[in-house]
Formats: sequence, C-alpha cells, structure tokens
Amino acid sequence: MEKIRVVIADDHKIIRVGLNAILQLENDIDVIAEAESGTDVIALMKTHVVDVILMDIDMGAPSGIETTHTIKSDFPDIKVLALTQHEERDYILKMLEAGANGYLLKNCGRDELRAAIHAVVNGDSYFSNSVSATLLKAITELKGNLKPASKSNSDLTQRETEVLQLIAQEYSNAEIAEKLFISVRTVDTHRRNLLDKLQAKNTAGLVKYAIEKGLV
Amino acid sequence: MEKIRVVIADDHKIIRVGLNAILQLENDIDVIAEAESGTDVIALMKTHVVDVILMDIDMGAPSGIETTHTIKSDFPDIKVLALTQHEERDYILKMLEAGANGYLLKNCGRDELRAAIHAVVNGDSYFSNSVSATLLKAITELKGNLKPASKSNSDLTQRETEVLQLIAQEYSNAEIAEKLFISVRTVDTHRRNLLDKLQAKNTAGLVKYAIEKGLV
DNA sequence: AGACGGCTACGCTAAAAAGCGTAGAGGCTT
DNA sequence: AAGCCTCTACGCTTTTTAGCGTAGCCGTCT
Repeated sequence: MEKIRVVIADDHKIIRVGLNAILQLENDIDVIAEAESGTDVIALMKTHVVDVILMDIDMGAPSGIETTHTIKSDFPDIKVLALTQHEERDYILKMLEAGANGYLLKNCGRDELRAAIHAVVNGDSYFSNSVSATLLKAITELKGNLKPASKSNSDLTQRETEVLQLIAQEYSNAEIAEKLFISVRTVDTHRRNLLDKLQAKNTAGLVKYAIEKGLV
Repeated sequence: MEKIRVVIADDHKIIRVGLNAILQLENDIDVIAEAESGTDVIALMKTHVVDVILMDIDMGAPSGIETTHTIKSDFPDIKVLALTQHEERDYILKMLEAGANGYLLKNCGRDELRAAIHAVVNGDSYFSNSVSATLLKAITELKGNLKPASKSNSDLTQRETEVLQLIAQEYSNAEIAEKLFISVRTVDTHRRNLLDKLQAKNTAGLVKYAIEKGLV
C-alpha cells in the first residue's frame, strides 16, 4: 500500500515542524514537502504528486482560501485539509466554498489529524468538533431564513393571497382594485379579512406575514 | 483502552447484520445491541451505556430524525452517526439540525465506517463524500439568500431606524410617539422622511425594507 | 333543498397615513 | 461664524386604512 503524500502549508515554521513531527509517527503518511506561502504550494503541485495539503488559512497573500481555490480548480483531486485557529463562521464558510475537504483546528490531537487525513483521502469530509458546531449553527440560521418561504399559507383563500401579495408590493387598495378588476370595497373587505385572519394590526403585519410566507 | 460501545438502529435486518459483521472485525468497537425502531433505540439508552448510535434515517415512526432529536436532548453525550441511502438535502439538513454528528451513506466501506465512528467519538464530525458535497451546495445557496439581508442600512439616522423598527412591529404613529416620548407629529415627520429616503410608497415598503435589513 | 365558504360589493365613521410646507434647537464640522 | 445634519414640532389637506355591519351570487358538499 502506498503512503499518503502530504504537503504542509503554513507560514509559521513552528507549526510546520510540529505537524511534521506528528506525522512522522504515522507509517502510512509521508510528508513530502513544506510550504510557507500559497505561491510555494502551487509551485510544489507542479513538481510533486500530492494527495493531501494541510493548509493554513492565515497565510499571507495569496491566502489559504485563495490558494485552495486555485488548487481545486487546477488539481481537483488533491485534497485540502484546512488547518486553523479560527472558528469564525465566515472563515469556515469561505474555506468550504473554496473547496476544502475538511477543517481542523490547530490544537487537534494526533488521532484527529490522522483520522482527518484518512477521511479526506477517502473522499469524505472531516470537521473538527467546534467547527462542525459552527457550521451547523450557520446552516440552521440560514435555513431559518429560507424555510418560511416554503410553508403553506394555509388558511388564506386564493383571492386573499393575491390581494396580500399586491399589498406587500406597495399597492394601495385602489390600485389593487384596478389590477384585479374588482371594486375598492371588495379589496377593502379582503384586506379586513386578512387583518382578521392573520391577527395583524395593520399593513405592517400583513407585509411581515407575506414576506415570511415568501409571497413576495 | 475501553472499547467503543455501538448500537445499530435500522429496521432492515440485513443491514443490521451486515454492519454488525463489519464492526466485528474492529477490535476497539463493540456492538452492544441492535434496534429495529426508534422506540427500541430510546429504550436501549435507558438500560445500556452507549457511545455511538448508527442511526438509519428511514425507520418508521418515530423516524431516525425524531429519534435523534430525542436522544440528543435526553443523552447529549451519545453520538449519532446517520446512516442512509438518501443524499437529499432536506434529509441531511434535518438530520443535522436534529443533532447528528456525522453522516454516512450505506454503501460506505469498512474504512469509512471505522473512521466515522472514531471521528464522532472524538467529538468531531464525519460526512461522507457526496453528503458533504450536498451540504456545501446547500450552504452556498443559502448563503446567497442571506447575504443581501446583511447590507448596511447606510443613510438612515438612528432615530429613523428606531421609528422604522417600531413601524415594522405594527405600532401606529401614536404608539411610537408614546414609546419614544416624542410628539406624533415628529413620528410622522420621521415616517415621511423614511418614505422619502427609502423611496417607498407606503408602510408596506417600509416594512419590506426593515425586514430586508434585518431590523425586525 | 339547504348549508357553507368564497368572492363580490355597499354604507358609514373614525383613525391613520401620506403629501405638501415650515422651522427652531442643538451638535458637529469647516 | 456659517453650514450642515439630526431631532424635534406644528398646520393643513387629501388619501388611505381600519372598524364596524350587511348582503347578494355562485359553487360545492351534504
């Protein structure tokens, strides 16, 4: 069985040395090179066959994120394992968008490092503890912003829904009446029924509901 | 070193047997029980000490998702590794929201299974290949849906913002005046300035803006 | 045939918002 | 000191909503 060829990319020498030392202990992992900048990494790819890059996010320009992006478009088969101190959501999301296959915090243990490398080699993803927590939180939040759009707007009639949509589009009753070829009084009735059904106090409440339900 | 105590939950016996056979080969993993329903799983938790549950999503009521939810609220330390054929985004997201620590496809290999179990025991997350792809796609999409909402609400003064927030909360000018200890006329002026600045035709426009900017 | 829900519509009144203009007090900047 | 912005406030008019009630028409379900 071939060894897994790993490159360590970090602008801090201490980190490189540390990681290297840890990985020396693994008999199926081979650290074939170190890089101290994104430019180095990309250069290395052209001269070496690499399976996994341990990529620090915080390298100076080009950043780990940019570098990952480049790697992934030029060498899509190379796995990138992001290695960082940051748990900030934006970093994580950007790195993932760039195509990173896993995300480890720098204070991870030997076991985690090994497991993560194996995971990405298998084509899977590995996220360290707090990173996945952050990620899930992000997803939940983001989903919350999307989900209401798919709820069924249960108890409103079709006509009411139409009227509501137009209200939310800033049309006045008179304009709505014109658009729907009905009397202003009818629109008014619909509006009142809406206020009643949705327990809204005024237009603001109607618009909020409309937006929640994705009617706009 | 203690063995990792695993429970297999799936309503198909073949799957249970198969997984069991695979895990027998691991000398640090102990399959202590099998469950064929969510109810079984929860019952087992009360009588056994468990580290990891391999949870099928498709079990009948209660579903794997519901069961995971229950487990996670009653026994937060138990790790749940979702095991499924489905790569559908909604399934995945729901399972993650429920608190699953990892996500494997049923056609995963022995290596993946082992790695995933170790990952979740470590407190990390493991996502199989296609799952993480789906996940990333979802995140990217969702992020696109959120970004516009985080625009800076540039040109509004603080007071205007306050008034706008209250408007969006369905308060009338009179109520706002009372809350802010100012005259109704002042609120009216603010409201008019808002209409002007935001180029809104009426309350609906104001509320839409407020929601867009996340002021509600 | 009768009941019910949805859409239509009218009358009336009060309240609220929109559409103008104006303007002073206070703060900050130039 | 002059200029600009913010917050404050008032007057007046018109339009729009809100808050009641009522009611006919039509289709469906019972």
